[in-house]
Amino acid sequence: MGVSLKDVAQRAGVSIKTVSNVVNNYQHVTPKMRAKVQQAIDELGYRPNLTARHLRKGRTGIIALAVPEFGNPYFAELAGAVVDAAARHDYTVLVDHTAGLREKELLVSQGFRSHVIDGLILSPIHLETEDLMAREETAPLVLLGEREYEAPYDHIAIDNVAAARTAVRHLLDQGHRRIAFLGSRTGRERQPAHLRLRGWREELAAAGITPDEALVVVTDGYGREDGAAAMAALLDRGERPDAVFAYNDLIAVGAMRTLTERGLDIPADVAVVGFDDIEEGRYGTTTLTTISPDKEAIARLAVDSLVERLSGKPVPEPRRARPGYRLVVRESTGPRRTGT
Amino acid sequence: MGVSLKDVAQRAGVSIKTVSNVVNNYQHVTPKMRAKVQQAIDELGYRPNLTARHLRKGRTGIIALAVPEFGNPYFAELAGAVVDAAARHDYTVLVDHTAGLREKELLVSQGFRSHVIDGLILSPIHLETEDLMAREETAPLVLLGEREYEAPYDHIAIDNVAAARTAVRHLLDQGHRRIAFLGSRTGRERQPAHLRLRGWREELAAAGITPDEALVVVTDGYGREDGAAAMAALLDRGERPDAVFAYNDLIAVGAMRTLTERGLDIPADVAVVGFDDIEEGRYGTTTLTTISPDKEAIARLAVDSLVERLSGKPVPEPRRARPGYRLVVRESTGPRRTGT
DNA sequence: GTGAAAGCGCTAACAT
DNA sequence: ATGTTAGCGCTTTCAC
Repeated sequence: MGVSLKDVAQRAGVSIKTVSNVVNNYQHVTPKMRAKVQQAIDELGYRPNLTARHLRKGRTGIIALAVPEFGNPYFAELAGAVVDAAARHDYTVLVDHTAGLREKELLVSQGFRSHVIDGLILSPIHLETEDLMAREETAPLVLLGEREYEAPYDHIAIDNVAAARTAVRHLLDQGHRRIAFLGSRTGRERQPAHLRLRGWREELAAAGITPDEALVVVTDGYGREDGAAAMAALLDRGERPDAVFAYNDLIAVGAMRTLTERGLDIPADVAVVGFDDIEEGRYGTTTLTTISPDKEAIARLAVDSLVERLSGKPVPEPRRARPGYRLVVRESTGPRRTGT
Repeated sequence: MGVSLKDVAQRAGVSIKTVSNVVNNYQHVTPKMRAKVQQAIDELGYRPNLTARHLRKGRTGIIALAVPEFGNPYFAELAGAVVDAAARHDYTVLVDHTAGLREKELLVSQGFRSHVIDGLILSPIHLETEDLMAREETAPLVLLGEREYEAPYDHIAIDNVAAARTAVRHLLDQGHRRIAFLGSRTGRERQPAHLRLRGWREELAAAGITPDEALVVVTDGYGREDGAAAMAALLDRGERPDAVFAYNDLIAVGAMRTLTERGLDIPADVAVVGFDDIEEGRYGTTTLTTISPDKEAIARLAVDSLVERLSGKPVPEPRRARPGYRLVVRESTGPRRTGT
């Protein structure tokens, strides 16, 4: 197949070790020697075999990122940021998706393909603390996202409760009182959308409003269609909120579609706030007010944490990093802007 | 570190080869032996080291997919399909993005990290035939997308000219005559958006309309903001098309945003057709008519081609596969306003 | 400063 | 049907 160290050594008339030294930029090589070897390398078009190197060193230079769905732009955008962050540490990213299936999440966390990857960044939806505690795989794992765990792993997530409260606060400030929450999901044990729902409850309560559970809509998933269906279900059962806080932007987009179909004006009749700040929300007929997590920071923190553990340095405590976020106000809650 | 074949062999009191036989499902192993070995495997939690296997067999079971941007939902959705298609062949996908940079495309095609991957699926924007001809890397390469090459590589792409003509035909059928094209890009040598633009020209000509080059707008990129800017530029220079055919859905979405801001109604004032059928287009206030390439087919054909070449079977000719597509008519197109 | 040789975990001949 | 051994390409002692 390819050109090996041995071939280069033969060509240059030196030992393998010397070539290796040159390739790895070892300090103590005479310039003359280095030049000779480099010439042989160039002539033969030698490139180191990473597989062999990895076998020898026990690491692959690949980290895995597992997210629920690429179809969700939030994760797509996040994946891009992770790839870039990893590249800065000379790591390659292997991207996987779990389809939001607990089975798949388990498989991935248990070390599916573990010999190919040095570490894993996982954004779980259904995984429970027990699953994590039962994990036998030794490759470092960094968790991403809203779920909270009592397991000893690094966890990178914005303060979801506070962020949700910020969103609801904004709605309250605009004078809205009947604020619905779209995208609750009843998991077997806990609710994945737990924290954002809690933020909704807390902020309403803080404003002296009793959270109306009739305004909480459970969805099957976190996509546009789920948002559209949820909004339709809410309206169909006779509830007419004056504002909607959606679990994420996709649900918000779906909800807006339903509102438009029903002839309701956004934000005059119903204001909408999303979560994620996907680019899509900046371009609709009505642009979307949303919570914007700092995706670059999330990606960077996740990769940095992983790389640090990979470096072998003893990292004492599982760390909980809290990247920033901000409320981005757009047309779906503000004064509507039309060309007329 | 991990548990090796040797450890299992020792534990089970057999030779390494026997364990290897069990792991690889070799036929001639007595059930008794198999059970004994399997038990040792389970007890020790043995999992084969893929790196070592690769070093030995010369393949990794990993293929790379390089697309311009994850931020473009078309590629994100496609990536998901590729991951699934690859999984059916027991291949893992390593996803990379080129940021639409020629440098990065070159790097990837030249075998960046090539020792880790068995083959590559690349969706180039700027790469030229010469670049491909100069490629020294031997790992199989499958090309995706609109660009056409004279290089000896498999190429999977829908018939872009025909698809574009279908889109323009649709607009013509609705009575539109001043049809703009958004998203042309002047590459140094060829135009990436060449084929779709050609479809636009051909179909107009076939309808007896002289293509008005003043209605062709060059963009910097292929994103929403580029579409918004292109539409604004067109209107600002006094051109008022009655329909727009966008290079892709993102540009279409951006264009629609600008139209809305200018108080123009879609489709009454200006009809819009996109290309890609990203899910986003199905949920806007005005849903988007678009060309829908069969992404599953594209992914499947690409992976199948690659896997076939990887299998070692002599595949005679570079194949040009033409997956299907269809026109999906939604709200952004309608009959031309007859009033005024 | 450079060379020789062992070994990472696995598979594929070859032996038994 | 099962065991023995060489070697994939590299890094890493340990000599020299």
